[in-house]
Amino acid sequence: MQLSEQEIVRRDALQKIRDLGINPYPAEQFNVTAFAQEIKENYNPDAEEEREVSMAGRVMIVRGKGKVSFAELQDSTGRIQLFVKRDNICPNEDKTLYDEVFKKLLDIGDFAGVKGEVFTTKTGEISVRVKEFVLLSKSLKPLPIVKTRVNEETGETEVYDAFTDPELRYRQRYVDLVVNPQVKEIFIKRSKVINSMRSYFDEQGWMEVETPILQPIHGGAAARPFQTHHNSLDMPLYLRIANELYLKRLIVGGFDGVYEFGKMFRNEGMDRTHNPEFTSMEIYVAYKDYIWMMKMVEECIERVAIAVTGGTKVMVGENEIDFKGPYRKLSMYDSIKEYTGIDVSKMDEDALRAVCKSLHIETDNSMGKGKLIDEIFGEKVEDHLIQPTYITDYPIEMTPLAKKHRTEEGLVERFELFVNGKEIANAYSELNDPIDQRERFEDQLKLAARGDDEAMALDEDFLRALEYGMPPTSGLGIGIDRLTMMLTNQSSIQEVLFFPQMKAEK
RNA sequence: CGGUGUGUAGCUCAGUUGGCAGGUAGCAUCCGACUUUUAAUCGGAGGGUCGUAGGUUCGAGUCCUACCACAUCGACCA
Repeated sequence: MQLSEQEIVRRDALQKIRDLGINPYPAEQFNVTAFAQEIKENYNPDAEEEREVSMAGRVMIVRGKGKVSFAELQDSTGRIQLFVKRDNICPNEDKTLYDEVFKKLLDIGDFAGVKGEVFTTKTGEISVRVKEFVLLSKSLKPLPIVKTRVNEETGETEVYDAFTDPELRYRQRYVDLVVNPQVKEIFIKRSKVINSMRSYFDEQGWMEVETPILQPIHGGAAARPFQTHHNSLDMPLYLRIANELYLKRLIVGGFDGVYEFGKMFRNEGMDRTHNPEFTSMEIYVAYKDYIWMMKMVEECIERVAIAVTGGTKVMVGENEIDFKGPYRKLSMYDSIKEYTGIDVSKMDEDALRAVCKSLHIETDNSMGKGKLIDEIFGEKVEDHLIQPTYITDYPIEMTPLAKKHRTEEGLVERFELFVNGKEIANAYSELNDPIDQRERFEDQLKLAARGDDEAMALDEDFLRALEYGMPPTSGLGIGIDRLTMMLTNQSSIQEVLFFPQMKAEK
């Protein structure tokens, strides 16, 4: 391994620390009683006694190298300044800890534990007057040093030497998280998205479940799967592209409401909105329909938005989105009529193909009626749906798992929620008629025969479950990554995944 | 898969019509000074196979070709 100059320096320092009889990687726990952010928030300048604190983190900056130094310690909550005076940490004759360990052998990025009192310096910065200093873990690689300064004229924080190269940031996310606090914030918000949604569901009495990731038949969605092989069973298995069919089996089994947060895997293109593995939340509630589900989604999303951002209004790109319900509802046919002026509701396949041509939308022979309508919608309508909007009542051909519409011939009871021109939720009144479901699967097989390589496979065991009887049920899927992108105003999925998929490092 | 762009020190970046790679690089590093600093400062020093491999040329960071990685816009794809 080729070491850089700075890495050699740090390894030398490591050895010198050992030579001084100090363990650079001590085993004992270090008792932490305070955190940077909380210390600053709770500081009382009028208190009679200074607060004693014990804290730990990375040393990120050291200023001054005389007999007094100022350092910044970064813990999980932020940074706080340390006031390190030689005579404070070395009260006796032996000044080795300050002169050698602190001044010469300590590097940026090292973990240290400190004990001392909270006070304010002459310049007014809340700091810790260090009395005890202990090295907790030596860092052997130099971190990128990001410096910030508050511009006194504008009041804005200026960042110098930012660590911004996306490749380095994604490949070495641990470094990104250390030096870019705003990155950490995104992931904290992601966690809040999931937790607030989970607690909402739990309050309704629905149960979180887990279903197989390795599936013998990849059902529940239209997508190309990853295939693997089980050695002792000697059979192919697929990484799930959806968990829908398993969750419905659980409704058959008698649960009133089941939900799962989980990774899905699709062997398809990657771009700023697609990662090969992504997180979805699916929920199924018995005895409900898609109209009920719209209310539930509004309530849920509004609550998530408040939990994550503190309010219902969120800036997404240049648009201010208000997640407060109720949301606008528009049928798919009406939406196409509104944005193209064309009524496609009574058209057959040939007429639809002609419409596509007139709108300059490319088509091919594998596209059925449903797919053609979907193309028109995707090209002409989707981008206009900025504020949360339910698009309802989809053509039956596109949706083999949804129940036929209660009044409209040729449609199913389905809605998708669009925000800022992007779909973030998809829901149905679930198809529970086993004979109808079998016919729909068979229609999918016909589409597959026409060359639609993402048509759904027929799942006999799922049909058997439906034949035992499934109550009327409404189901919903939400793409957690995309919802998080919106609520954190990120345009790339890689910014909301800790470890986005990348090519192998060379 | 295609178009466009980027790749120079640990990090962030200059680098002209091809002429010794930055004594105008900054941070970081090393040596020294400094007992209230905050992008700390001051004095000195070191650090590079210019993404990789070829080619053109007396001479390539710079021009050409291929490849690799990333970004971006399309295609495909939820």
